[in-house]
Amino acid sequence: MPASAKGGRYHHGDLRAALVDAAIDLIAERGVRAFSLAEASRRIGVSAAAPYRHFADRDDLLAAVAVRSLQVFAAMVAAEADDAPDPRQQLAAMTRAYVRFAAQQRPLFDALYSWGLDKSRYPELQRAWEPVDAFLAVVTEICDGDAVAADALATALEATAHGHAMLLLEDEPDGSAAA
Amino acid sequence: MPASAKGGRYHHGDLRAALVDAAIDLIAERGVRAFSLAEASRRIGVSAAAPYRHFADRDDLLAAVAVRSLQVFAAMVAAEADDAPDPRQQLAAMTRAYVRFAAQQRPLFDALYSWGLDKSRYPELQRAWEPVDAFLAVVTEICDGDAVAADALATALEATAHGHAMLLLEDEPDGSAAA
DNA sequence: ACCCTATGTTAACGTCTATTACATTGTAAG
DNA sequence: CTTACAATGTAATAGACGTTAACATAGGGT
Repeated sequence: MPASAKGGRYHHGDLRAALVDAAIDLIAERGVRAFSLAEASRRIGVSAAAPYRHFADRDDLLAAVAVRSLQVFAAMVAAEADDAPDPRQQLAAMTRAYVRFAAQQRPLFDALYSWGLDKSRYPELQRAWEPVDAFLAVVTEICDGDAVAADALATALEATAHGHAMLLLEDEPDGSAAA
Repeated sequence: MPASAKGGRYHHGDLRAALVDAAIDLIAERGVRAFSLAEASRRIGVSAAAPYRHFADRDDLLAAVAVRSLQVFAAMVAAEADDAPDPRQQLAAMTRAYVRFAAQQRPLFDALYSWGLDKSRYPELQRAWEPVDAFLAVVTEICDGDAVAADALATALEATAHGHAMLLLEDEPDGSAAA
């Protein structure tokens, strides 16, 4: 009978989304390393076994967080790129967005690169990358047909943006920037 | 009386180094996420409490692995840079070494960037970075006095190298390349 | 009204980190 | 040589976590 003392509803309503939210909060506060399914459940007010109705295991929840991250990321890139008049400036805007995302949404950024998730095991995650990759189509436009040059430019760009982002974050303990 | 059945020596001799070795092996095999002090101890043949005579906690051992990684890294950079005749080619050689280290010694490379260790809490780790940073002094030589330009170039270089390394490793599950 | 499925709960197991009290060894001073 | 001490290892234990299994409840469709 004691559901959780409070509102007391036996069913949560949307536990899956609540878990992803709680995970992001916890990770932002204390880093991924300290994150536990148990504490997320506790904070929401459900039992430790409840998450397993929605996620296969702990990593599966982290993958869901990564998917959420990619949505935010894609939105930031889109917002920044929409104002740019020509492809070159679009590319510059997207690069800015990349670094800004890393700085402003660090826990989400870490979700994409620092958790070592086996992407091949999470089709959702793989699909979530597509809209981001699509933005790089701008590169081929700039290189106007030369596929080799386009690939080289895309690689160099992403490498530079990513490298700068990492340098920017380096030395910051872990749970620093949020919201 | 049963020390560990085998050679039966109660004292190991150099447990600290053995633990670091075992940690590197285990991490190479199954990734950091799967690494545990308990299994490392088991593999060496000591009790689970033994590591605590040499390391404050799990992270402390991981920091020791990171220090070891930096030594290997510095050696690779030095080996590659020594053949270069002038500062510009030295810089190019160092950049190559950076990416090569990431590719050939992935678990060690991850130790430096993907474990989220709080560097400020590990003075040894901080000191271990110094020889690596020292190589970047070449940059100031190239820029010949212009401190601002030197800083900009160094940042751009490291960013590019690091970014390329990350791109190279991306999508590889985790326990792939070893020794 | 009734059953079925989705979603939670409790209880349990095994593993992990970490601490505490105790055992063993090497070593150095008397 | 022996005796005391510091270093190093063990066993036992506590508490957290991940995960599973068996059971409970809510809500929707027939």
